Amino acid sequence: MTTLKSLAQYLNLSQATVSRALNGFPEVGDKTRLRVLNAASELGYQANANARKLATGRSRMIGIVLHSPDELINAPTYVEELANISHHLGDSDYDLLINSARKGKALESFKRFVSSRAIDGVIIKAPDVNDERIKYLLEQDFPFVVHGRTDKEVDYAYFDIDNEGAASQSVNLLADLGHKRIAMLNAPSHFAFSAQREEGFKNTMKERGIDIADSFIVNRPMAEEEGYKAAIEWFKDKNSCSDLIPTAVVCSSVSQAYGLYLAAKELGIIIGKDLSVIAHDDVIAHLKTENFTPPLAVTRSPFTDSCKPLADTIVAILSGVEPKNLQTIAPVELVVRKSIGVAHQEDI
Amino acid sequence: MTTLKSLAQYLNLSQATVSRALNGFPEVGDKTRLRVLNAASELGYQANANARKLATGRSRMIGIVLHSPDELINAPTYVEELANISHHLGDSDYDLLINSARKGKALESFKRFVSSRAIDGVIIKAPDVNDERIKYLLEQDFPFVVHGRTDKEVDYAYFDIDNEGAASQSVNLLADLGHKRIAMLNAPSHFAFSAQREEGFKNTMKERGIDIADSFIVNRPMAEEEGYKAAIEWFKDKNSCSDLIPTAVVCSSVSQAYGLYLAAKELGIIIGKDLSVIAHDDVIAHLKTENFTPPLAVTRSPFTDSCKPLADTIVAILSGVEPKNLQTIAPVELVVRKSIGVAHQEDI
DNA sequence: TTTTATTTTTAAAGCGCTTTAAATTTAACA
DNA sequence: TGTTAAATTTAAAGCGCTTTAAAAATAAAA
Repeated sequence: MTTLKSLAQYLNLSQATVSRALNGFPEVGDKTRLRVLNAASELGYQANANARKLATGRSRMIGIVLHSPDELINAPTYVEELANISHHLGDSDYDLLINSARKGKALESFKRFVSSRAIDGVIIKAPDVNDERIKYLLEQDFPFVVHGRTDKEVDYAYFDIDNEGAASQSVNLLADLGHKRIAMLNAPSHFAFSAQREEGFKNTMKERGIDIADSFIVNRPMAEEEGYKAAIEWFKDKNSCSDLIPTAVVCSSVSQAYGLYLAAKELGIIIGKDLSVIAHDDVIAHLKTENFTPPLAVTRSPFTDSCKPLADTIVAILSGVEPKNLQTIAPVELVVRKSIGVAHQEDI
Repeated sequence: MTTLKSLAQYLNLSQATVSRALNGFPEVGDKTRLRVLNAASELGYQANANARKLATGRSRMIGIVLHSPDELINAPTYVEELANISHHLGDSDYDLLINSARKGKALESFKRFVSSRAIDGVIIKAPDVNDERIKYLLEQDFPFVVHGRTDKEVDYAYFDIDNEGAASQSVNLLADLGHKRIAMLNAPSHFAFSAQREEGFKNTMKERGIDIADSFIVNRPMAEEEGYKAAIEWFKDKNSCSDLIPTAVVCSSVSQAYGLYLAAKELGIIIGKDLSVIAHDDVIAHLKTENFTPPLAVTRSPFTDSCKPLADTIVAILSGVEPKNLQTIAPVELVVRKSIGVAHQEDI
């Protein structure tokens, strides 16, 4: 094991000089630097990361917390994101350290994760409306960036999409087509983005003068089965022509919409005609909305678009930029496809 | 910032005693331990991970290398896996450190990753037939476990599935149904698992006395588009009744099979009747083979089944178990579904 | 009570690097 | 050539913890 010390001895130089030469400090003579570099590669010297971390007080690692596996229903979205984030961090010489929330004691393990100084900063995903982790980070003055945000106006750095706008655009589109019985198949309500979408939904419905039946807003995990179940619930009496049967549904995720498609097929409901469906699409590789039958209308904002901004943001914070100046809200694109149609009076 | 030193001063004890008390060493008096524990939580003491890492020489982190994002076509498979591995490692107090391969210099960055001593062990995925990383690790005597294996007989620890058997079972099933023109839509040939599957395929075809046309074995990335393109290639002259048009295809991945389905639909080929399809299924959450139309026959071995074994294996190695004694080959289950039918002479 | 064995605590070294402050060498100028 | 300034190099401290070897305190045995 070649250490700095042994390398220095070998070169008859002090550790200080060798360290500086290796790290590109300017005050090292050219010949000396060359000698050092050569000897280093000759002896296969590789600095001990842990020693460096201790000495510098920085670990060059960014943390990210994953929910416990059983909550990872929505997981596939993550992979590419993790890989991308890790890749972008790599560009600034940071690695990504994954911490798995321990079931039940997620917060506790998060706190340990943060305050062990193993990481220089942390990326928080899918915050809750009232996120304890964020409170803690703020309290500890620990560098972080959030993918999403807990509230409209906050002081920390975040990258979010225009959730309110997404819901709003969806409602407007449907209302323009004459729909009055518009339901929302939303994500669990503890998520901040879920609340934002619901707000956008409600506000716009109000603006358009449309009432919302109580049963029209449901909060469900973002999984196929859940979309299926919610649809069955809504359409179980589909021939009774009730006011409680939606003619259009705004879904929070493509998975839910897919479940809804399955249910519709089973029930003989024709999507795009009997029922209009629009979903928010994070654009994950393996569930392409354009390939749905019929193609699914969506509000679109690729998850992967967040990777570089998130990586860049946490790096910026660590190099001294004020978090308040690092807030981005990415727009959402409305993509109209065949799953949407005009509302018929006689239908359903 | 409470450090061990300040905590010791506060308690009028030596750092050694406090350290031992905190880490559960037996030689600490009961009253002393209690005092220490109380003071620690009172002052919110949290050991500095980097200092500990340096002092102990172990980092309690396991590394994993992701391919660069543009190679991550098959990515969604990973997420759940990462989360699960990370979770299982957590049970033994290890974290998971992700290193993103830098495009072009993957090997070099891998070597740095390993020899920086930032991690105690590493998990290698999808090895190549001739994997340079594994060579390096062996050379350096660095702890690792492989998901997959480079060859039938190796000395290192691995968790693999029976790839040969998977291909073999598929071929036997198709041959039993009278198929003679069986094609293989395999993964890129540099992957070890790809080679293993091809071997199983060829051997079994030979055993069954079936010839393989050159054009029947193709190697493509495991993506939808690639399955689509390969299918188009095979079936472009589907009405010419050539010997070069397969009646059955064994796919290496569900994504490829999905692309093949799309192509078949476009070309008016009825799967399960005109063409039999079977694929290997890693069982990823968002591409359920039972929901294909028709349901896709598969050889099945869930990716997520590998997580606990992989985590446990690397932990075992780090606690002294011989790698050679840590080799697992998981069986593959054959699931027959409607995408498979008997071969008709007149068809296609 | 003294001695010996046992339990508990401490002092100090060391993990391998960075970095400050001081020392040395080299270059520039008078 | 003697000074002063600038460029290089070094000695040494320190990052915050673990761990070895020695010391001190307590308990057991004589």
